[in-house]
Amino acid sequence: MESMSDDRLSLLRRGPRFAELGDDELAGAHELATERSFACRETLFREGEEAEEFLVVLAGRVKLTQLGSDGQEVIARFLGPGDMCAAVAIFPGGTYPATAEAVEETRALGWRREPIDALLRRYPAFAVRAMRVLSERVRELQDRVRELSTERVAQRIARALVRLARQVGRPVEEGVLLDLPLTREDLANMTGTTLYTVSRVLTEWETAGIVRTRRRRVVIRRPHGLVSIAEDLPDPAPPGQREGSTT
Amino acid sequence: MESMSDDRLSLLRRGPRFAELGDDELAGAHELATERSFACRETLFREGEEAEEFLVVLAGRVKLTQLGSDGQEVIARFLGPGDMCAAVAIFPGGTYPATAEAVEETRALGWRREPIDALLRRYPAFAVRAMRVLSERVRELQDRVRELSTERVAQRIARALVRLARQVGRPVEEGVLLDLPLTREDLANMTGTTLYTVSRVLTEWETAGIVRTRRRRVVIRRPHGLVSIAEDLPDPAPPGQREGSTT
DNA sequence: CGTGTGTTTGAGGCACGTCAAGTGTCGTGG
DNA sequence: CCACGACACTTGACGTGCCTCAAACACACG
Repeated sequence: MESMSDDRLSLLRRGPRFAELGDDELAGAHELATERSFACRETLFREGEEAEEFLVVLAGRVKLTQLGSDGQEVIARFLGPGDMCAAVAIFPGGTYPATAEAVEETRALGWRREPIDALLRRYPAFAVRAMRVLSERVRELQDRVRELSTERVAQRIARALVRLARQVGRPVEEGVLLDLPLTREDLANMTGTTLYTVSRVLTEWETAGIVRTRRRRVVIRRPHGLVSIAEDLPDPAPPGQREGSTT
Repeated sequence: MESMSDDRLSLLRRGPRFAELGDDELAGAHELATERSFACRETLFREGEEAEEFLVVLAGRVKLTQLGSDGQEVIARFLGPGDMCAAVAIFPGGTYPATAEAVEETRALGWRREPIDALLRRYPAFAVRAMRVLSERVRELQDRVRELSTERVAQRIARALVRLARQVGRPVEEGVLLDLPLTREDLANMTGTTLYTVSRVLTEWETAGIVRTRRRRVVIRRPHGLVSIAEDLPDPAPPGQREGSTT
């Protein structure tokens, strides 16, 4: 019991989200939570259901999706250890705005409405921290809206990859591995395009040496190349490649 | 001085944002604020500047915009009385995520970081209320992302109009007037398209009797028609129109 | 009464979606 | 351990929704 507590506490602390909370806040918080486990492909909750629990991921990865009017799925974002979701559960009558599905074996901490409400009112720092996280999310979403409104598909895919690299990138010798199972369709659903277009763009980048892909895996070999595409800059000469056909 | 206080207090209370706060919270809050006035077309703050004040609009309308990479503007949303913005000002080092420009004569209340921080920690209800507003904004933005990802231009324009009707719609005899100056370009910047396409769509709807437009003004004559387009439903027969060519 | 800002309309092109086939790869059960 | 089936991915051909550019019009304001 004790060791499990410590385990969860340190996991919570390791995540970026709760680093600023004091020990007592954290202990108070985690005491009121219940831990849940989910198998790969299991859904944590569904869009539209009444929101019961506010969740913080301890381990694993979760895909948050919404359903488009004609049935296609739109990926809101991926969650990893330390990420929170379902903030609406704090308010009575709220419904989950998205569906959450584990894409790996996943563990999470859940708080029901009353405890989390008590927590927020008892530890203002907790609420302020949550506000900060929400503000960041608002900013991210506004960025995404801007991108979808003004940028071409290739730029958006590049941005999605860069974002994923920051979030779940793991350095490997070849470059940066995106450490989650990621299909072309996932990428399409993140950027508002189709899996066909994503496929074409990725093979193009593959021949340019920018990425290396295998089934459900992406390795970014030249991050800067992606950034250039995202920012619509002239292509920086990749190391060891000959150029000379611009005219 | 007293009457001015009362004036602002009641204005604050009238807005949907602060209705849940108690009297002392509200009084405490408004005491720490400073009032500002802005002429039409004056900018309250610019994207990227260091965020100095958290703002609540008392009267008038404000356009929140972001700049796309190649200079075109994307409209995040419009603010009316009771709406808040620049929540980032609460956190040290934050920068405004958008540019705010008054599109009418506007008055607003502003709080600097220290007072608002004190307020949040002193009145947890204030923070919880702010969280709720932020959660709603997150939901709205996710909806917009979904729309931009999956829907055609006409649907998105219809949705934008429906949304505006809810927010700033004023019943007039002809239908519902959108009570703010709104150009085709504004609508384009709200929906990720061009003013040309918006113009074409609107003239089509005008001949169908769904809207009536004048320069910078839009009146929605058949709200249900717009909703049908937004939801991609079969066109409901408008009152007094003949049909019979479906096969 | 002009000048600017908002708006309409047309012609043309392209980026991307759509549909159709096909290849490779993983996991599973015999 | 192999064979099958499902899933992930590729590639081509084709269509089209919307952007782009150019021109002219109309209303509002000084």
